[in-house]
Amino acid sequence: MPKIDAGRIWSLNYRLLMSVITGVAPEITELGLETKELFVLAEVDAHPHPAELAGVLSMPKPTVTIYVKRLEAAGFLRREIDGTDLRRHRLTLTPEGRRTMARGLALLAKAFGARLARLGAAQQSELAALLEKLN
Amino acid sequence: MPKIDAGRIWSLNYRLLMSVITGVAPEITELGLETKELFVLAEVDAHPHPAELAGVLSMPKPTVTIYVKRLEAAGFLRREIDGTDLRRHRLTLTPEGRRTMARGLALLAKAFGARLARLGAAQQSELAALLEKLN
DNA sequence: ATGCGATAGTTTAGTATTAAACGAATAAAT
DNA sequence: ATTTATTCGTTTAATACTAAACTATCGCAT
Repeated sequence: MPKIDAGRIWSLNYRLLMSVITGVAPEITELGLETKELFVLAEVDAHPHPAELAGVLSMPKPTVTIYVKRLEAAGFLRREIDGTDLRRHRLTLTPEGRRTMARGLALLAKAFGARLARLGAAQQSELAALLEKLN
Repeated sequence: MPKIDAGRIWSLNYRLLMSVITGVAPEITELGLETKELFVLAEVDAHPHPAELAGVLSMPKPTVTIYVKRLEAAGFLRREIDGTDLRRHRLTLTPEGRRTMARGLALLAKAFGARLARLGAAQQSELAALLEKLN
């Protein structure tokens, strides 16, 4: 079994992601949302309740509250009380929210894709499969 | 050739890193520093000047100023003016700073290693190689 | 050698984020 | 049915972070 330095892998990965996100941030801002708001938007379909979003995105609940309010004010999502549990709010993307989300993710994919291009197609598949397992 | 979705790879990766960092944050805090301060500490050897640190870590210069001041106050690093360029500050880890950094990185490596354990040894090497190429 | 643009690090002032505590609703146990 | 514990989303109060502007120094061109 080869000696893998988990700390090193982590650090490489962290710097990679941060430099990508820093690079696209200005373009994403032009869409009318912040990068972290985009992350929220991107998870609404899979996790329509704020508490779930907080868990999945590793962010505190008050932070989600704020982002959701801003996204609602911007017309990107709607908020309604869940009939089956009056504590919960069910979130749904508006058509414009969906469109903006797609644009934002495309910008991200483009920027990250530029890095990914250093790998061959087979290697990209391999990476995707490995990360899939780790999640 | 499969169609690779760069946005999806990015998102998987981002969530993985965030959940790992959120998980170890409490333990790192017990060492007397915050996670981002640990990142700074970990790069001081390779990048002894604040401006370089800001670039490598994708954080604004004022943020580095604050972290460096805190790390200095905590006794983890020393700051001296660079004789060859009076604008620059050369940073050096104190023995305690080095020890604390090692402990913090070990915590991180352990937490990430727990995820990595889902992969076989060969796959871990493969992941390391792929990320290495991306940096 | 002097001016001028660029760079290093900091300060200031404002925004972003979060921890702690809250009210409302649910769930579980009796 | 009532108590007790838990969860949901929010508010409040405080801290963390950053953009813009500043000082000091450098480097290069004239």
